[in-house]
Amino acid sequence: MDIKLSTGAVATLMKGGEVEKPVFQILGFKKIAGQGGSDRFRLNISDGLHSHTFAMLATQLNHMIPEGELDNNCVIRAEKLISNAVSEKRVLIILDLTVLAKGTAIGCKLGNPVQYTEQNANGAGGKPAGQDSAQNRAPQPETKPTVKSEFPTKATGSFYGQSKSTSVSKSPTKNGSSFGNMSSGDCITIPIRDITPYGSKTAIKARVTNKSAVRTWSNSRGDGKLFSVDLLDDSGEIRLTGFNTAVDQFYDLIKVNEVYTFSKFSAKPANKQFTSLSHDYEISFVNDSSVIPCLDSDSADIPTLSFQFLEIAFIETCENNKIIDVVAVCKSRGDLQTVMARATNKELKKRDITLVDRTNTEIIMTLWGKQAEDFEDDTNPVIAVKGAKVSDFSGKSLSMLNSSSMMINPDIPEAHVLRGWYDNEGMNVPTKSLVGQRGGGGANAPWKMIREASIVDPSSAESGYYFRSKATVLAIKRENALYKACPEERCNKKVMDCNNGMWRCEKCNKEHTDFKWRLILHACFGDSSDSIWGTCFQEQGELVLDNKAEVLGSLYQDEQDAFDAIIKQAVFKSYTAKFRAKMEVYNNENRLKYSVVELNPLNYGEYAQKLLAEIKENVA
DNA sequence: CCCCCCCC
Repeated sequence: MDIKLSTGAVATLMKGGEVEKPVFQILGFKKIAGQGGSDRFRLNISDGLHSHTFAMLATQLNHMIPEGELDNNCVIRAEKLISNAVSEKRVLIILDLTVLAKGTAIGCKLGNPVQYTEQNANGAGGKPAGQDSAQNRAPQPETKPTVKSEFPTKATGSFYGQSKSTSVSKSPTKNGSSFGNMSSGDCITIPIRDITPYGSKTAIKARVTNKSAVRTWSNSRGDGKLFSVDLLDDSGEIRLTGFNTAVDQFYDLIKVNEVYTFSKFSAKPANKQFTSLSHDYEISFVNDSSVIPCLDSDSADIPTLSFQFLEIAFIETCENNKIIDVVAVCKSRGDLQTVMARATNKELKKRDITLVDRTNTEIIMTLWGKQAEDFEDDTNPVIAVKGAKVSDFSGKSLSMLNSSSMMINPDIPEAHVLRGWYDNEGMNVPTKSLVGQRGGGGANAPWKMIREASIVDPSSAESGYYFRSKATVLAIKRENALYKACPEERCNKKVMDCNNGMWRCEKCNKEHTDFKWRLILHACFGDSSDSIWGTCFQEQGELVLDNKAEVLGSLYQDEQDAFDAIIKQAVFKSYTAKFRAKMEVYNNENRLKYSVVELNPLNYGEYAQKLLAEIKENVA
C-alpha cells in the first residue's frame, strides 16, 4: 500500500491554517484519566516532518484504542478536525478519522519527525486562518496558572512513557517556611484516595483548588469559625476544614493553586449533601497539623483540576439540592437583578445565565453577588462549574453556592470539544430547555381537553407541564382548605399553635402574636372529556369561593354552616384555567399533581369565538 | 464542630 503522510500539515495547523483531511502517523497516545468516567486520549501525531502531542481524540472515538483499531505507528486520515488556539498553544481535536494502515502493518516510525516548535516550523505551513474564523474563537484561560497540567507547555520525551506510580511519593524537602509543628525532613505522603478515618493519616501532597471565606456559626451546640479548602492530587480530591484556631494558624497562609504537604489531620465521613467532591471522607486540621509549601518544580505532577461533569440533559433526572459539576457554553447572559432575601431582608444581586451543552439541552444557572456583577462575558464562553446546586424551581435550574467555583474558558479537553461543537454546530441547533415555563408560568400553555392533558407524557410532567382548559368546578373539598400562616408579609409558612396565645413560624424562627389565614383549596375541575382534582392557592381559591381568605378563615372556624354555603355556591361555575401538571412521588407511586396557576371566570362570548375559529380551521 | 448559600 502506498502511504503518504501530509508533510507540513502539523506546522500549517499549528499556525492556525487549515489542511483538508490530513494524513498522520500516530506515534503514541496517552490516556487522560477519568473526569466523570470520561477518559480522553491524547495523541502524538506525525506528518513525517513534525510530530505534535497536542491532539485529542474525540471521546466517541475512544473505543478505537482498546479495540486495537488505533495502535502505535498506524496511519490515519483525519476526516474531521477542530483546531483551537489555547493561550499561546493550539490544540487539535480529531472528531472523525479513517485508519489507512494498522501500526502492525507499518511497523516503524515513518520519516524522521521532530517535535514541532515555532522555531523549527521552517515555513512549511500556509497562512493562518482569518482572525474572525470560528477556529480562532478559542478559550482563553482566565486563570492561566491553574490549568497547566492538562497540557504541559513542554512535551518531554518521557511523556509517552508508562504512567508513574501514584501510590507513594516523597514530599519535598523544603528549605524553610513550613507552617505548624512540622519537624524537619521528609515524610511519606499517601494518595488522597487512600485517606480513611482508620488508617494512619500521615501526610498528603496536594494542590489547593478552592478556598472558602472564613465563616462563623452559632447554634445550639456552640459557636465558632471555620474555613475549608478543596485538595487535589492525582488520585482524588478531598475537603479539608479548619476550625477556630486552625483558621488563625493556616487561613492566610494557604493559597489557591499552590501545592502543599499537609500532615496530621482527622478524617470523618463526608456529608454528600454538601459537596460535589467524590471522596467518601473529609478531613480537618488537628492540633499538631502542619502545612509545608512545595516548590514549583516539585508540584508539576500534581494535577490542577478535577471535575465530575454531568451532562445538562442528565440534570433533569437529578434530585433537588444535589451538588454537581457542569461544563457548558454560556449561550446567553441575563441582566443583573436585585432581589430581596426573604429570610434576612438583605438585598441580593443575581444574574441568570443560560448554559447549553452537546446534549442540545439548556439550563439556567444563577450567579450571586460579586460574581453576578462581574460576569460580563458576551462571547459565549465555555464555563466549567464545580459544585453548583441543582434546584427544581420551575423545571430544573442551577444555582452557584459560596463553595462553588467557576472557570471561564478553562484549558481542559471538554471545553475544547464544546468550543468546537458550539461554533460549528451547537449555536445553530434548537435546544431543549430544562426550564419549565418560567416567569409567566407557561405563557403559551396549549389549550387541551382535560382528558388529553391527563395522559401527558410523564417525562415532560417531571419538570412541570402547563396547559389551559375550560373547566367547571364539580366539587370542592371543605376539609383542610385553610391554614394558619405566618403573618410576615412574604412568609406563608404554616404556624404552630404554642398554646399560649403565640404562633410559631419555623421558617422565620419567630413567635408571633397573630397569624393570617391562607387558602389551599382542593377542587375538582371537569370538562366534557374528563375531570381532575387541582390545588388552588390563595388567589385562585379566593376567586373560586368568591371570598377573601381572611373572611373564609373566620367562618371556617366559627360559622361552619355559612362556610359550607359558600362552598356549595362555588360549585358548577365555569372558568378558563391554566393548570400545571407535575409528576410527584406519593406513597412510592408516581402520580400527576395538578395546580391551578391562573383562573378566569369563563367569558362565554370569547370562548365561543375561540371554538368557532377552531372549527373553521378544521373544516378548511 | 459547618452544612447558611438567598429571588422568582
